[in-house]
Order: sequence, then C-alpha cells, then structure tokens
Amino acid sequence: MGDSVKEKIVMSTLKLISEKGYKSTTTRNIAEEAGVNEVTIFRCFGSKKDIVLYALKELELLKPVDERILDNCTGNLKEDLLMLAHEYHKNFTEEKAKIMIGLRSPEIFEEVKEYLIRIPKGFKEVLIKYFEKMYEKGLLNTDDFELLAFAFISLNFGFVLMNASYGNKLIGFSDREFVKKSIEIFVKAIEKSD
Amino acid sequence: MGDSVKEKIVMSTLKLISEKGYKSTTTRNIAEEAGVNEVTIFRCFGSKKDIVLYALKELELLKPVDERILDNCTGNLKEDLLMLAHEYHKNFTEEKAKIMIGLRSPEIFEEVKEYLIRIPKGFKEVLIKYFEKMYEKGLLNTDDFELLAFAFISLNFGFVLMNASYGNKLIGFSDREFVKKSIEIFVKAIEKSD
DNA sequence: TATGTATGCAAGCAATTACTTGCATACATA
DNA sequence: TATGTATGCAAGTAATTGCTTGCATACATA
Repeated sequence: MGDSVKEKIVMSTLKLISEKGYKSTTTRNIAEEAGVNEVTIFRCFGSKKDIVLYALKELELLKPVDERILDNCTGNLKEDLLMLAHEYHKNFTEEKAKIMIGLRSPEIFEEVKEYLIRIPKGFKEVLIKYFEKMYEKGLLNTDDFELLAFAFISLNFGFVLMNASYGNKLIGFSDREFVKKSIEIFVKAIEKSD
Repeated sequence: MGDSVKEKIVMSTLKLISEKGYKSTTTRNIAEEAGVNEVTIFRCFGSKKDIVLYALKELELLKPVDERILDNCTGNLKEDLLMLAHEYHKNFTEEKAKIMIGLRSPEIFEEVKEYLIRIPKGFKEVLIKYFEKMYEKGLLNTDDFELLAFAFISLNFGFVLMNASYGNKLIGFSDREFVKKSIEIFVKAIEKSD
C-alpha cells in the first residue's frame, strides 16, 4: 500500500475525528475526505481504531517541542515567554487534531493517553528548564518551577480551548492581545523586583 | 410521566454523556443507569437529543454563579480569590457533566452552545464586578478587568481539564496546592504596590 | 368498582456502520 | 510479455441503535 495513500488516510482521520469525535467519524467519511475507496482503508490499517493508534504512535518518535528553542531565549522574561507562548499556540494548532482527540473521543482516550500525554509533558519540561535558567540568573522571585510551568500551560490551554469553543461570543479580545497582556501579568508576578 | 422518573433520566443522561460522549451513549445505557425501561425514555422525552436539550434549558433559568457571593468578599485579594476559585471548582464539579458535553459531544455542541456559554459568562461577570470593586478601593494596579477575569478563568479551567485528563501522570501536586499557589502568583501580579 | 395514567416487557423495524469478499483494472517490474 | 501489487467498485453481512407498537400491570382517583 502506497505511503502517500496511507498518509492521506491518517491526515483525514485526524482532521475529522478532532472535529466530530471518534464515534461520529465514519470510515466512509474518512474515505471521502481522503479521496480513496473505503476498502483501501481496511486494507491499509485493518480497522478504524488502528488508524488512530498508528497516527498517535508517531508521537513516540518525535519530540513535540524542541528543546533548542531555549537557545533563542534572551533573558528578557517578557520577550522569552511571549516567544514560548506563541510556540505553544503554534504547537497547539499543529497538534490540534491530536489534542482534540483527547477531549472529544473518550471512547478511545484511555488507549491513547500514554501517547497524547507527551505533548503537554514535553512543553512542561522545556518550561521548567527555562525557569531554572532564569532563576540561576537571579531573575525570578520563586523556585517553584513546576508550578510556574504548569500555571503557564494551564493559562494558555484554558484560553485556547475556551476560544475554540465559544470564540468572540465569550471573549472580547483577540488571541494575540490575550497572550501579550496575560504574559505581562505573569511576568509582573514572577520577576524579581530589586 | 412522573417527575422523579424524568429527573432520573436526565441525571443519568448527563452523567453518561459527559463520560462517554453523546454518540457513544445509547438510550439503552441511559435506561439501565436510570433504572427505567428504555421505552419510558421515549415516552417522556420523544428523542435522545431532547433529553439533553431539556437538561440544558434549565441553564436558562438559573444563574450558574450567584452574585451574592461578592458579599462574602473582604478586600483581601488573596482570600477573596481563593474563595472565588474554590467556588469555580465547586461549580465546575456540579456542572461538570454539562461542561463536558461542550467538549465531548461536538455532534450536538452547536445546538446547545447558547445554553452552555452561560456558565463561563456568568462567572466572568462576577469576576469583573469583583475586580471593579477592588479597583475602586485602590487595590489593583490595572483596570483591564475583562482580561483579569479571563486570565483567572483560563488558568483554572485549563488546570481542571488537564487534571481531569491526565491527573497525576502529568501534575505533581494536588488541586488545592495548585489553586493556592497560583493565586499567590496572580495576586502578586495585580496588587498595587505602594 | 371503574377508568385513566404511568410504567414495564417483548418484539421488531429501518437505518447506520465497521468490516468482508470477489472481481476488475491499472501499473510497474522481472 | 507475464506476473505481482495497489487500488477501485459493487455487493453484502452482522451488529448496533434510535425509535415504535401492542399488550400487560400497578396504582390512584372519581
């Protein structure tokens, strides 16, 4: 079975499942979206569930967030965190399909949890490393790195999700505006005042 | 049809849907969980979807967060926000089933969005009122109340969701610990220093 | 007692859906 | 040319599922 066909099927599956959920996405839907025959899906993957498992097992191989991003940090908290937040949002957009599976497909979540958790975990580790570095430079007023990392992720995750669910019916400002201002708040809280 | 039966069906439906999603929850499941006959469900509500609509329309009537909670505020930011955060988490637990429908049941989300949005909206309004009051007292260093409210909600929402999804596999501290410490951070950021 | 109302139970229907089978076709490579 | 491999297509199967129907039963109230 051709690799390009396999890839098309995987992409279509992730797209549809993240939109409609696992159960509501039929193999006919996937076939149509991928522009292949439904039978081809079963010949390639065996079953519907195996498409998802195949897609998520890729997470095992590749680091969702590259630690080299820390090399771009300047030591200016506001600038750095803004950059990291944009990285988070970019990452979220790229992996949205996969992340949404976690929320929208309770039917298979337990089975794919171990793969999905790599996404937030990877980001958390990068953040902790960043805060450690800044603490050593004497820029932070706290050494509770895990809490800081987790607060930062929760803030962004919560926002992105509410934004995705309710958009401007609930939120009176743009994505960029929120990120910028919430980081200003965040920095105000953690920077060492001297 | 008896009201207690109707109530049992609604509760079971919300519980199951918030766990398994709309599509994966069958009317047979609901009947079993509620301890009634499947036919009774259709005699009471007509269709599966109408159970959900009936349940969520209750949100139209009742304010999810009572504004009188603001009377309990002392003017001590840390204390007040801790109280409000616990209220948020309590509210989340109570309404969890409904909130989860928003995330887990894309199939019906568009139809029930207008009801569900009342939950975060109500909380946001209460928070904005609180921040306004504190600002008038000269306790805040910013008047961007909506942003503050939204950052506070995002932070808590994001945490609760990640906690619900990955629990202690991702998070190294307890619910209470996170709330307490993240509020300390938050307060540090917004309180006027003089 | 009689009548209406709420519920249970057994059966079933029609649509959907994951998955299969058999066969035709295109295409590449030996 | 011949053979294997990837795909399309038409048809079908078995299970699930939302919903219906017909009938029995319990219970309350007139």
